[in-house]
This record gives sequence, C-alpha cells and structure tokens, in this order.
Amino acid sequence: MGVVRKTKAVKRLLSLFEPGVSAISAVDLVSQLNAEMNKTTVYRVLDRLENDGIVHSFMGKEGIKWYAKCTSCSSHHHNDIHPHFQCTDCKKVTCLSVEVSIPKVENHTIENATVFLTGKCGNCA
Amino acid sequence: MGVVRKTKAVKRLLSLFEPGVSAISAVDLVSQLNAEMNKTTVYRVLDRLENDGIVHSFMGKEGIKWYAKCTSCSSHHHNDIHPHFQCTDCKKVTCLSVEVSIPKVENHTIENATVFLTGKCGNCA
DNA sequence: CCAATAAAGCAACTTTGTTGCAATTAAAAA
DNA sequence: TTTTTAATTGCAACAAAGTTGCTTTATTGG
Repeated sequence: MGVVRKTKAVKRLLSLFEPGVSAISAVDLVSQLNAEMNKTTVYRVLDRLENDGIVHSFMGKEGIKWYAKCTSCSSHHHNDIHPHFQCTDCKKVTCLSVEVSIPKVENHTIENATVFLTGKCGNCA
Repeated sequence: MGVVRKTKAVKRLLSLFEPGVSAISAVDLVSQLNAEMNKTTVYRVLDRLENDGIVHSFMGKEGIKWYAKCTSCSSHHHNDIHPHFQCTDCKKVTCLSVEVSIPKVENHTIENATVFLTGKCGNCA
C-alpha cells in the first residue's frame, strides 16, 4: 500500500472523487477527462488506485464499472461490504453505509458479497 | 405472459437450462449454439424469455450477463430476489434459494436488490 | 392457400475495455 | 546536479459483448 505515485493524472482523477459521496463510472471518468488524458491512462490509474485500496469498484446493472473512494480499505482487504445504490431517475450511484447480513449457505464457502440496490433517491422520490 | 412462441430456437435454448440449476452466461450460450443459430437470435430469444418471466438475468462480476430459469416469476413481477453465487474455482454460477433481508435505508426507496456472492462451491471446497 | 405478423440470419456497428510498444516523466542513485 | 533506472503515459490497434437495420424465412389466423 501507499505504492501509488501521486502523478498529475492520479491527482486529477482523485480530485473527481472529492465533491460528493457518489460513485463514478469508468465511462464517465473517461469522457470527463477526454481532453486531458488518454482513456488507457484513466483505466490504468483506476487499476492502480484500486489495487492500492484507495478506491473500490463494482459492476453496475448495465455492465459498466463504477468506482468509489474507499473509507476503510487497504490493498490487502476491502473490508466494507456495503451496498451500492443507483437511483432509477437521476442514475446517480452512491455507497450506502449500512450493514448487510450475508446469509450462510450450506455447502458454500462465501468469500465475498456484492449488494446492488436500485430505487429512488431522496432528491427524486 | 405466455406470449413467447415455442419456436425451434426457443426450445433449443430452453433445453440448455434443463439439466441443472446452474445459470448460464449469454456468452456461453452463444458459443454453445454457435453452429446452430446466430448470436443475434440467441440474444433476442433470451430477451423474449426474460420479458415473459421464463428466465431472469443478472450481471456477473466481469460484466457479462447470466441467465437462469425462473421458479416463480411472471412477466409482471420477478418475485424471487435470491442471491446468485459464483464459485471462484469452477466458475459455475447458481441461484441460491435463500432469503436476503434488504436493509431499509433512510431517504431511499429501494425497489430492487441484487446480491452476488462469490466463494467456493461444495465440489471445489 | 394467402395475407399479416413474428422470428431468424447476416453484416456492420457501438461500447467498454485491453494490449503492445514507443516516448515521457518521475524517482533513485551516483 | 547529473545520470541511470523504473514507472507512467500516449497512441493505435485490437477484442469481446452486445445491438441495429434490413432482408429473408417461418408461423399463424382467416
């Protein structure tokens, strides 16, 4: 951990995560940064940030990848198995700080869980 | 419901869901049926089957779509919000018949939940 | 059987993401 | 500080998953 070098690209990308708590899709990041850097760079910086536990990623309903800042993850352990929520109106995706109880299942060793919720957010309801 | 015509393609596709309880990825279906029908047909048949509540779909970790037979869904309501499980060894995906408690979240109206679990299945553990 | 409608095939395209390699840039060593 | 080394970036080409438009082929209802 702490291996990610704070290059211009890294700083710029991280700045986009600052304003709110929303997650951002890779596609959105690529298009926002289109004029400033190559999409390959965006994808590679995201990879590095994720490996280093600075952001985490998850797959959205439409098969595109979303990224959000980790609050308590390291490169060794992404310990917040929190649900992600997408508003069906404004399409915004947020991390929810709620505990999810992962059910025990006979004959299965569960190592990881992803919970993706959809509905209406406060603004749109 | 009951609108899906039982064409050759539909029957063939449905036959692939019979043997087990596993889910099948669209990619896998396309490649299995490669010699028999066009991939466009596969995708369109799956769409129809899903709209009619005969199968349900969900997004896998790698952004590819998986399909499984519904046990109690109709075109109006997919009522089994069951988790899906993928073995990290054999890559097989199955529907789990377990209840998942969806947390209530303040300021959010939750309409749908997807739970995706990964780990080791009985065979691979 | 025949017209109307739905399904299937085909090719071309879109979107999301990846790879190989050369050119830069930044960090470490001297 | 200069040199050396290693990591990062850009670019173009590619790949996989899925979609679209349009034509052809089946189905079905009269």
